[in-house]
Amino acid sequence: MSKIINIKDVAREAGVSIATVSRVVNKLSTVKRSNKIRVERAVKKLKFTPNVSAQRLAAKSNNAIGLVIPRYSDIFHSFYALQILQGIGLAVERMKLDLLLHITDGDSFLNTSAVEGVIFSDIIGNEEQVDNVLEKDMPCVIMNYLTKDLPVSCVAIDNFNAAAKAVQYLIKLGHSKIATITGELKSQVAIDRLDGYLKTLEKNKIDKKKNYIKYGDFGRDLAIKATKELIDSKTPPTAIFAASDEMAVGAIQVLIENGINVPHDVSVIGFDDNQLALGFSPVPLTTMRQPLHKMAVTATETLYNIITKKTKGHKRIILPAELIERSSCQSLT
Amino acid sequence: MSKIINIKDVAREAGVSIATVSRVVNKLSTVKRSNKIRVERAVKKLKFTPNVSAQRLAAKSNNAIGLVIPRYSDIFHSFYALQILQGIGLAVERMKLDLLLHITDGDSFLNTSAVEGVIFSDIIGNEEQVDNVLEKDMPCVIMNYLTKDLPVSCVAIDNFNAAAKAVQYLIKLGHSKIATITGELKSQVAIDRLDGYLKTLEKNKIDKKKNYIKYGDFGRDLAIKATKELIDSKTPPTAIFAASDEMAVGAIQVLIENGINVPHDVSVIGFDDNQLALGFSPVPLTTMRQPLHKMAVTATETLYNIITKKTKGHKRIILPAELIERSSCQSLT
DNA sequence: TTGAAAGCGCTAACAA
DNA sequence: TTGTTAGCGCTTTCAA
Repeated sequence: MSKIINIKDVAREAGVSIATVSRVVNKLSTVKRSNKIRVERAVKKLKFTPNVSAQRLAAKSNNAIGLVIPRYSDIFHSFYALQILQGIGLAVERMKLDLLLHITDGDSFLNTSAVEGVIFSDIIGNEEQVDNVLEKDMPCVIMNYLTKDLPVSCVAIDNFNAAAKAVQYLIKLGHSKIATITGELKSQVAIDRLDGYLKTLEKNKIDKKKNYIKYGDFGRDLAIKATKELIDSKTPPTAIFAASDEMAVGAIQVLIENGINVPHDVSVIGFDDNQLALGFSPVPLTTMRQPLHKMAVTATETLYNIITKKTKGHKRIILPAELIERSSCQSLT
Repeated sequence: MSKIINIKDVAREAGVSIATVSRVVNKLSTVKRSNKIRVERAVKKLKFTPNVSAQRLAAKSNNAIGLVIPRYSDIFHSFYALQILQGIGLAVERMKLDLLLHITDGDSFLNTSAVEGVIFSDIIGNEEQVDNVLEKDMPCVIMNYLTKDLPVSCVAIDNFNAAAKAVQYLIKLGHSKIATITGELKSQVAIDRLDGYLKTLEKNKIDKKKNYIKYGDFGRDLAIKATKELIDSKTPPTAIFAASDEMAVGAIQVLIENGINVPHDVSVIGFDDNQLALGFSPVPLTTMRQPLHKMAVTATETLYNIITKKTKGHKRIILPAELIERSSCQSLT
């Protein structure tokens, strides 16, 4: 690494003090124009980049945030993780923050002294780490999980209302024989979606039939099995609300294989607007789009506001999902 | 952030000097057992975590590496990016390195003073940044791109031989009417795979038919179009080598829709072993598995060796892909 | 085996 | 508007 040039070198080259160089570098306006230009020229000439460690140490602020991601491997979370990553990556760049990524099974901890705050892309498997961060009074926001008990900021999708909206849409189309394939019910997300389904049927005085509720895990396999069962039942549903697009696509494939037309015979609505799954759908999928990108950006901004003290206490932000009408649903004729 | 305790606090608590605390923290063996224990107890009691910025500044090494990822959104790269991320995330954890993530369109630069080396997950769109890093003599490794002209380490998949192996496999099954659907030929990856296909036909003295070469872009849409053309030609192929699993799955779907049995009538082999696409395949897909995870780990280790001077100069590491036989290929009967 | 002390490169009072 | 200087928290000589 040739010769690392530092602020002194620049000061010498520009013929000013290091304080002036520091001021120019940090864009403090109290520098005479001519000096500013001299410094800038020297910086360019010497290719000076400030040593962040020194900056952080001196300024007692390190301008970096951490992102903790569980090491998932399943498809649903692949899409999720990627969207989150892109959103946060973008936000972080705009805010001139460094992003320290920590992918973990919950066994290892993020180096908290290297960051000013941390975002948990999910709480699952990281409860201990969240406690750890909270204990240090370190700014923190949790994504996609609404804690009741922890004094911490959260940003999440409104899964309950989104599911309700999806089911209401099906009802509006004239359906009443509406089945659902749930997500992994260990996750709050899946519970909320099932809840939205249930409450909406109730609200519309539609009988909740036990065998219209099939338990899935966001993935295709269980969805395929569930759909087969649905088809084989005495009173097959005319509409299916799947808690993920992947499951919706799986369901549609089974339906079609069995000579059942989508949406003519059965309407199917998904959840996520998962580009990864969408492409494989034989019929353009109607779905509830999650504002994943927005959630990521919001989380980053929220964290930033906490760090910079613009926000006191903690916030819970709930983002609405949006109905994307394509052609896998149709009114009952 | 309550009261941040530092090395002095620990020294006072343990009744030793800060130098001794530092030694214990850094596991230097020149500390008397009893003192070591006292320090460790103090560290635990006060929940001391060293300030990384200070460590880095003092030790002139920051124990962090950067990862630059282009902001892709297409599916092929989603899978790719995720695998890379997981692999590097794991490796980095094992090596006790911090990972600074920088997602970019090529417009913004990674903060190089915060890291000791950088990995480029792909060179596309980041040529300028690579130059920048190289200019500073900063350790660097590029993934999945073999530069001829840059003095830099690379880790890549052996796309040429992998493609050759795939085609050879088809030939061994008795096929000679073998078509290919290429990837986006702007990428070296796609070119190498096409090349492997071509050279293998040549080697086996099989005529290369122009209309057996269909130009795709790794994505489904073009693959679907290509497959339709293939079906409609006067002499439809009996086997298709697709440069990505996504395209292979698209091809199989078209084939089946047209009443063509896979693998009975037409064999299809993919590339990637992309879990995201595999699930949607009507027939378990035979494919060339890329050791993406291994590539990521290797890249990290290679970078680490350069940083720690274990490796001089630059290396080019080429990883073999592996044939995964499932049931989308069958011998010609 | 230990401690004192000199930096690491920078920021931010403070004084000029 | 500028420069001087005292740290930031740690590592690492050097001497004891």
